[in-house]
Amino acid sequence: MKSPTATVKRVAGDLSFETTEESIYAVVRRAGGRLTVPMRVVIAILLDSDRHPTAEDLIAAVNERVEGIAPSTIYRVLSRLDELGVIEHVHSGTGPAFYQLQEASHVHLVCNTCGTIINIPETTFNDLGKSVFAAYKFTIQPRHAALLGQCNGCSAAGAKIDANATSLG
Amino acid sequence: MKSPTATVKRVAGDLSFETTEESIYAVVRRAGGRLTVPMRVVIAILLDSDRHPTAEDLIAAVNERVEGIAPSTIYRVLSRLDELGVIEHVHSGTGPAFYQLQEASHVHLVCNTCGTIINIPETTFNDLGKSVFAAYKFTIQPRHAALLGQCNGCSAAGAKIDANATSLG
DNA sequence: ATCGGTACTGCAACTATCTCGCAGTAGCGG
DNA sequence: CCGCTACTGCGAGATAGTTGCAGTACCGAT
Repeated sequence: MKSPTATVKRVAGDLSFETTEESIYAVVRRAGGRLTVPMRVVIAILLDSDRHPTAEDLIAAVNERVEGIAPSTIYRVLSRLDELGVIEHVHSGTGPAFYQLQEASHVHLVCNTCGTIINIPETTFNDLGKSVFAAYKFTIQPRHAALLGQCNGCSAAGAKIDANATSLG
Repeated sequence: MKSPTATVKRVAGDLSFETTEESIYAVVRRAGGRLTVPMRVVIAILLDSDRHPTAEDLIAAVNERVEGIAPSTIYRVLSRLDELGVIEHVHSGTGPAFYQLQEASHVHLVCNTCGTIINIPETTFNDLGKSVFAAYKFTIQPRHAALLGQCNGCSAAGAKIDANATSLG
C-alpha cells in the first residue's frame, strides 16, 4: 500500500514519508493543535490498528490505555484529525461511521447481512467517476461512504430465501 | 381526509410505468397485511411525491392529512413496505435515510456540502458491479446507499476554501 | 351483520450515535 | 514558571430511529 514512489499526498505538503506518530504530531502542531493525552492515545491506537475502528471501538481502546477520557473528547479528537486530513470517517449506512488513516485509505464494501468490510482500491471507481462527472459535473468521493451489498456467503444464503433477488446488470 | 384514488405516471431514467394504489394494496394484502389508515396514507403520499422524502418528511405529510398518527407507526409502515419490496430506503451518509418507490428506483448522488440529491440510472454501475463481483464475489447494491461527493457548484466554491486551507501545510 | 383472531396502533420509554455549552485544566511559546 | 487559549470532562441535548405494551380495528369466516 505504501511505496517510496507512491506516497500518499497530504494536506501538509512536506509529509512525504511513512506515517509515524511523529509525522502526525507535526501536522497537529503546525495547525496550532496541542498534543494532549487523548490526542496522543488516539493517534497511537489508529497507528496500531489495521482494522476499521468505529468511534465506540476507539472509546473502548482509549479507556483501556488511559482511564477517565470522555467519549465527547474522543469525538472531538477524531473530528480534529479528520479536519487535518490525517484520518477520514466512512459512513457505513447500516451502522456507525468508522475511521481510517488517510494514508491507508481505500473504498469499502460493506455486506448488509453480516457486516463484513472489504477494502478495495479507489482506482476501481476511476471510470465511474469520469462518467458521472461528464454527465452530472458531480465529483464522487467514494471513500466517504461504503458501497453496500451482499458478500459471497450471504448472497448464496439469501438466494435460497429470496428467489427474486435483485439483479444487477 | 384522504385523497381520491389516483394513478400517478412516473418517469425514471428511460423507463416509464404506472403504479397505482391498488397495485400496492394487492401486494400488502397478499402478504397478509392490512390496509389500515396509516398504511393507506403513507402509500398515497409516496405516490403523490416525486421527491425523496425522509421519514421526518413523511411523518409531517401524514399528519397534514390525518391527525394523531404516531411517528413510530409510520416507521413501522415504512419498514413493512420496505420488506415487501414496495419501497426502499436509501442511506444518505450525512443525514437521515430517505425513501422511494422501488419502481421509481435509481441511484443517488448526494452532495456533502449542500445536500443536493441527483438521480442517476443504476446502469451507470454495471461495469463497476461486474468488476467488483469478479474480483471479490461481492454483489453491490448501489441503490442502498447514496454515493457522496461534491456537486458542481460546491466543488467550485470548495476549491477556493481548499486553496487557503492547504497553506497550513 | 357481526364475530373473533391477530395485525396493527398510539404512547412513552429506550437505544444508538453523536454534538454542544460550560467552567476548569494543561500544553506550549516566551 | 507565566499567561494565553486550545483543549478537557461532564452533563444535557440533538437526531434518527426502535421497542414493549395494552388496547384497537381490519378482514375473512360465519
